[in-house]
Amino acid sequence: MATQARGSKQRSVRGSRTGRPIMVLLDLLGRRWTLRIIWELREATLTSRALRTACDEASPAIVQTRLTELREAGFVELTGDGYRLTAFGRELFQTFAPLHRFAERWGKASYHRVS
Amino acid sequence: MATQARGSKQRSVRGSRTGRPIMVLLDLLGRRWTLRIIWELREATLTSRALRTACDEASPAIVQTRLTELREAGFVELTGDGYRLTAFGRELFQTFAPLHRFAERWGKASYHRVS
DNA sequence: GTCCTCGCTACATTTACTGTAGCAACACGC
DNA sequence: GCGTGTTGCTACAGTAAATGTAGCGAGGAC
Repeated sequence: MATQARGSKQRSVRGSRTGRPIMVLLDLLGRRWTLRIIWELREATLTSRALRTACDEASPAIVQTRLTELREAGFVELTGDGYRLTAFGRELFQTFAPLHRFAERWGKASYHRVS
Repeated sequence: MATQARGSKQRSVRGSRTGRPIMVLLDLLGRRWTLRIIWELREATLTSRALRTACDEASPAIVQTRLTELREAGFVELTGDGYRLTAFGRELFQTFAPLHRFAERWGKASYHRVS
């Protein structure tokens, strides 16, 4: 037990007591690794381990937690080949895909003395 | 001291040891309240307290931390009237603005038994 | 002066995440 | 059958981040 354990409990999500979808979504996406996972799955089906590797060797516990959340939300599904985005998930990715080009411009223009 | 205090230290950001702008950005946005704050500032200048209220009375400590990060990243600025998005910040918001309509559809279609 | 709001901080408690280890289940041969 | 390697997934101690409450100094109104 655990696959479902985390699911049914506190589904009212953190910063979104209103229940408005946009708030629920912003909250969901504002969790560590969520955006990154969607990003890494953008055009590949990855096994859980490949996904971990893609995500800078993130802890399996958290990757698993995020995957469960994303599956419950209907953005990700597990197939025989590994995890991949659902139609909804791909659509979600599309909505922030322009972020990539923005990030490039931002990285050049602004800040970034990273360390 | 403090306004800058948190700044210079561990600027190498969590899930982004690569330094690629997109990763840095995904990591920055993947922190609690970051997306929400940008969202709430999307078309209003808010004082720190108004912002807190808008964000479900989030803790001032974390709002302040996020604001500092967002200011360092060049997405938010503090004016006489309060906090507001910079040109860069507005641009960033634009890139995920479609999220709103997506969220509505998602909220209807998928999951959401929130409790 | 008092009163109120501003941006911002301190600190103890709670929650989330990390890192390492390891599970059962299934497939490879052999 | 055996061991070896993969899969998805879990346990748990340690650490880092977020919450909630309180309160600071500075400025404006009265």
